[in-house]
Amino acid sequence: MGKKQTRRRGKVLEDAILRATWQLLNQVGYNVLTIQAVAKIAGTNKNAIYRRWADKARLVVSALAKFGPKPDIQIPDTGNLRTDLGQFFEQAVDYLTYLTSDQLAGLWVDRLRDISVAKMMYRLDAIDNNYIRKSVTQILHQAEKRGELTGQSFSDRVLNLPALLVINAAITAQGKLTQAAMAEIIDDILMPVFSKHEYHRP
Amino acid sequence: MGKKQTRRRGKVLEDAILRATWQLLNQVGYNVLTIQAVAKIAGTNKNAIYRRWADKARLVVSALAKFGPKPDIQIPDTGNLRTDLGQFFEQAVDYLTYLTSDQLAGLWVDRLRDISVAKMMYRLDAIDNNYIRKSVTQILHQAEKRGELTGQSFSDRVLNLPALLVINAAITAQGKLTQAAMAEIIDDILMPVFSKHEYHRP
DNA sequence: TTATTTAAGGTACTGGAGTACCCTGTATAA
DNA sequence: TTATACAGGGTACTCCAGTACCTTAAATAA
Repeated sequence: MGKKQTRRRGKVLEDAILRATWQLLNQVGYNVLTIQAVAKIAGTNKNAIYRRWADKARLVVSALAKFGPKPDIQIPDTGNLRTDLGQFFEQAVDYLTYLTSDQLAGLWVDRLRDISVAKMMYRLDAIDNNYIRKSVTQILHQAEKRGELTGQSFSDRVLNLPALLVINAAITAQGKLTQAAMAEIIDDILMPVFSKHEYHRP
Repeated sequence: MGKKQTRRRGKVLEDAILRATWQLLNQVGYNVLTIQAVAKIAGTNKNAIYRRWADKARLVVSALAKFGPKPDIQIPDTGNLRTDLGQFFEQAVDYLTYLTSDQLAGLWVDRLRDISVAKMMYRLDAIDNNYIRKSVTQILHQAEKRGELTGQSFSDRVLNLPALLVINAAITAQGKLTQAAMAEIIDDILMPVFSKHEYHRP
């Protein structure tokens, strides 16, 4: 009846820690979760955790990556830029809604602590490697090939704009992002920016 | 040679605490500042502080309000929309840059700790969003009167866009927001959005 | 098989947040 | 002037983050 016959190592132990983290995250949420509690549930101690992750936020991000929902988004190619954008964002909304849920409150906030107040927007979707940005770039590329856009190149700021807008919308919308909000983003902001024929830099 | 003859109370003590907070904030920055250290410098103890402020962030915000810089921004009216926008943001940048400086790193992060990311952005631009939004509305109104814009009304989302962009830029810029970044925001995004002649909602 | 290296587990420590409790000086009211 | 209420000050406590150091189990190399 000893405590344990085997001493787990490497990946096995890491998995146990991440599983415990995921369990606790779902039980109590990010803010209440402590490293000590994770260690206890995983049947190990703080050291094993601190050897692998610098802080709670990184630990939880790992658990999220392993057990959390994965975005399953197809890049549309309907032959029309506006339609492509609409369909793409429609798919992204559910995932974003989860990432901003109460359960994860405090997580992104912590991730911001060390990287200056910075890159909130980038980091927010950094969890899936600038997925939004890459997809939008692809959609724009398709539009260019069709001749819908006049082969201009877009700045980083413009390429990040869709992610910024949609994340901001998901966040401020409290609940779910509506069709109308999405249409407004696309028609009032994105389309004018992507197809700026009228206005030229002085 | 006793420690102290008088026992300070109320506003006198509060001022001493805020002064100590401000001093320490400038010496070591927000992240390093501790309540205990503030108490020591103020010649009091933690209890007197915790009786007044719930946490470090709120204490520092109070000190900031009392001793920090105040924004002093004039709304320009040069007869040209783009110039107006340029001059306005130029003035706003110094203040925003201070609010997001290393010295204050961690402060906004802490202020957002207990709320979900949802309310985060909302709060983030609540810092100053109204001010920026109101000013931009005024600038747009001037442009309309001059006939620079075709009397269209702008949605909330569009009116909040300048604040969103400039705050995001200040946050992600690490150091100071440059002229170039500002020009990019105005020329690549704001001007096309405000003067969208080419693209029309389907 | 044995020796060596690595990392897990245990224990203990520092230091700050935040709370509790009590004593005492000070302002106010009686 | 004295009694009372309140808030400041002191001390001590719990909890957690994070680090240090030592031991021991397990993987690997010799």
